[in-house]
Amino acid sequence: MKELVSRCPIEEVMQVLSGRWPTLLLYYLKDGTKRFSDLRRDNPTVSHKMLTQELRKLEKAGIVQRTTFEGYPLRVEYDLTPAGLGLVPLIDALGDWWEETEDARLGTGRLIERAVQAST
Amino acid sequence: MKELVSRCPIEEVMQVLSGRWPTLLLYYLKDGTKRFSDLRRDNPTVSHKMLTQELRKLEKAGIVQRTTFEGYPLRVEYDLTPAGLGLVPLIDALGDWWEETEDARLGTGRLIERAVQAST
DNA sequence: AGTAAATTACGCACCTTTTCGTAACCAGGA
DNA sequence: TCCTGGTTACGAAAAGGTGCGTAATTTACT
Repeated sequence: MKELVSRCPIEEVMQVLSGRWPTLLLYYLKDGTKRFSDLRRDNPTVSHKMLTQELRKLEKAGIVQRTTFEGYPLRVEYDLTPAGLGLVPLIDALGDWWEETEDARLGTGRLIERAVQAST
Repeated sequence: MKELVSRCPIEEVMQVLSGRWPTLLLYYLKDGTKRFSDLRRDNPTVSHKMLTQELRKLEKAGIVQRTTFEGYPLRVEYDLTPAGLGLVPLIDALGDWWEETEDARLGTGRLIERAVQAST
């Protein structure tokens, strides 16, 4: 999803939040400052390439704050920005919706044969 | 994003909503019933294949209702399920958040050099 | 004292996997 | 034969994983 096909804000947010990692990172970061290596430990299946790439995407979007410290070994800290913090409850709401509607979504509806009508 | 790495509902929703089309389709469908060809017209950049694929994904997730009518020419209608309708305001909220926080996200924060401290 | 190794957060190149568009084909009744 | 909605095969392009290189300092060993 490189380019946008509409100029609506929703497509823009989704461009940033799409994929496996953005929301997961949001969740690890909402508990406070994390270093790069912390995030890798938290989720052992991210490759370092993906992790840097996604963190930079979130940073560019203003959701994540990246702070580097001089000295060695290198140290870089990641936090949510205030805006990023405000995003958390919205993502939570999506998760809640998913759980709450599980029965409705996967319930009887799937099994019922849809009305088959003659087109007039 | 074929497989899930966590069992959290958020990753599950994002698996369904990720990408360019799911939220766009949600938006075209929230105005009421649409046929396959309507949706293609609404968004001329979706390929035939992508459209069916995404619609089926949404159908499987219980967000979209697919109804076929017998008679010719063939007719298939797509609607949001009640659950799908409930999703719309949540996506709206994301879009609003994106717009509202634009200044905060892209504002001065980006330009400020971060604190650079000597590691003790 | 002097050398070697480890440390952290990456960037880069290479290669595999996944995704997506194109295009052709299908069904089945008017 | 045309229409709509859909499937399939193929190939190109994009996404993503692996491993190597690197910085400058500390620690570890001899």
